[in-house]
Amino acid sequence: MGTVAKALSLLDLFSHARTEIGLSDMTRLSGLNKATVHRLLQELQAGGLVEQTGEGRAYRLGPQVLRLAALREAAVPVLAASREVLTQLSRDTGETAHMSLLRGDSLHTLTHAYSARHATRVMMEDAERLSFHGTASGLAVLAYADGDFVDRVLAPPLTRHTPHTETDPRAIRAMLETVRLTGIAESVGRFEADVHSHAAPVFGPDQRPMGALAVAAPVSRMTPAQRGTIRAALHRGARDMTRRIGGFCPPSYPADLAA
Amino acid sequence: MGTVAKALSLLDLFSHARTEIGLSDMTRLSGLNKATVHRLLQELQAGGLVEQTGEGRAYRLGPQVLRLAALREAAVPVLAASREVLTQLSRDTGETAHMSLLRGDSLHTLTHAYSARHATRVMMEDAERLSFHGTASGLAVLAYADGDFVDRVLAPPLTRHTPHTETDPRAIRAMLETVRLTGIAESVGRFEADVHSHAAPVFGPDQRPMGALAVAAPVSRMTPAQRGTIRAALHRGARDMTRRIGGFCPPSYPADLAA
DNA sequence: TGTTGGCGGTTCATTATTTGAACCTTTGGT
DNA sequence: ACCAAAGGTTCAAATAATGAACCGCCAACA
Repeated sequence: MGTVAKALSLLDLFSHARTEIGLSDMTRLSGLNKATVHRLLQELQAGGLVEQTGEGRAYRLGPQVLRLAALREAAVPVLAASREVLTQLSRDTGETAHMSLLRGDSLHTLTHAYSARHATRVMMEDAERLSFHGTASGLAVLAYADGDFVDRVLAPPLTRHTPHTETDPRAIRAMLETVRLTGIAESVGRFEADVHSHAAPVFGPDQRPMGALAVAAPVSRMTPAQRGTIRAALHRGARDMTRRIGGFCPPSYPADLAA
Repeated sequence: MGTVAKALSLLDLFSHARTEIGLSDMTRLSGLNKATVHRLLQELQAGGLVEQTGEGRAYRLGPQVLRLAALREAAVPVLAASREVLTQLSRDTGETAHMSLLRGDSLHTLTHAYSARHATRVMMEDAERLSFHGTASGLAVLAYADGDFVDRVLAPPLTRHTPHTETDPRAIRAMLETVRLTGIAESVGRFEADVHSHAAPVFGPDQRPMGALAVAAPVSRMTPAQRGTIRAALHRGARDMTRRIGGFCPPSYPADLAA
């Protein structure tokens, strides 16, 4: 592992649960030497990627990441496009809609939109990591990913998020076949109990999946009619999203929604 | 310069004017060896901070920066706070409002809001670098920064952005005195011709300036009444912003607007 | 109040990684 | 068919990263 990779791996230790990390904690979490971690943090701090909090001396992500994000957005306006598509999608379905993005071998939520129609709704956080085998978004991506990739992420052991999580790779591969028939993946309570999710893949310029658009509803609200509404809106939304970011659906992706 | 610093310096080569950079260009721009640049880019790519475009093989900022930005926002919600304050500010003044953030020794725009009141307005880009001596935002920050910092950024030669740009450090220091009297900095056509800007500093938890809130209007629309409106709204907005991010104004900062 | 343990941070000889001139291959223009 | 410049690779030489031990500080605790 190169020095830069080590430094970047420190950034991955931050999460919603841990927005600030002290030197010793970071040493433990990273498995690196304390002196090394300290030097890396100094360099990251000089680059503005992390900063130290005023009171304690803990480290957190720095202002430079906002600048970089704005520039990324100028190069590839995924976030702006997502926001518009999601707003429409949540309005059309009356449920929470979210967009997730593939980065290397993991899938993370990018942004989300709530609908005001119901008092109860599925709540979301941005930048949350999603499991491939447990979420509709994950399955939607896997269904159109290369074999190598699927092999890697379906390598046991697979986490059992809820009692309904399927963890047998063979059973999951079978689901992917079903997903490919309609272009939409479905998951009922396999990641979070009481959540019924639908997801459709979004493709990049290389015709490979780069993320997924999804709608998450409480299981109690899912009726056949609502299911139809969601699937239709999702299919439209995903194609729109793919188009907006300059991507192309692969030939194998269903052109229209055959229920 | 450490390896990590070199890698991060590559990220700084991206801008709105250059959202994608090829290997050779990056080698030239960075002054590093081509093999070095290539290896650093590979490591940055593995970390998701950059990615290669599908068609050409040029590099651009990667999806990971969006994830990091979301986490930074979870730790310190400056962006969300800015958006709200800016919306209010642009509404109150009928002009373009923007927020800029200090990062190391440079000041960059973070985000902005337009007003719908007038057909003509000052246009903005996010993540743009601002000059300290030429912009109202820069002066607002300098007026409350430490002496060392001021010495560093006012070291000649200072760029002359327009024919009206003041480039004499002594004259600029005199302006800072004036800024400290009211807490608001003003710049007429010193960075962009025909733009009349006002700015007020925003302070962090350590009572030191961490950025500035500003209003930019076409010079043609600036009347004494409008100037009063802007200064009052700006003063309110900046204090609000400081409060929202958990910061504190230093004792020397004027408590109310004494025109 | 003396002791202990954890914290952030530093040192410096050892070691492993980075570096860069030269090279190869591909691409696009003429 | 040729050339120039692009992206990428190689490997001995040079340099930077590493980590065990260390420091001073603070809070908890006996």
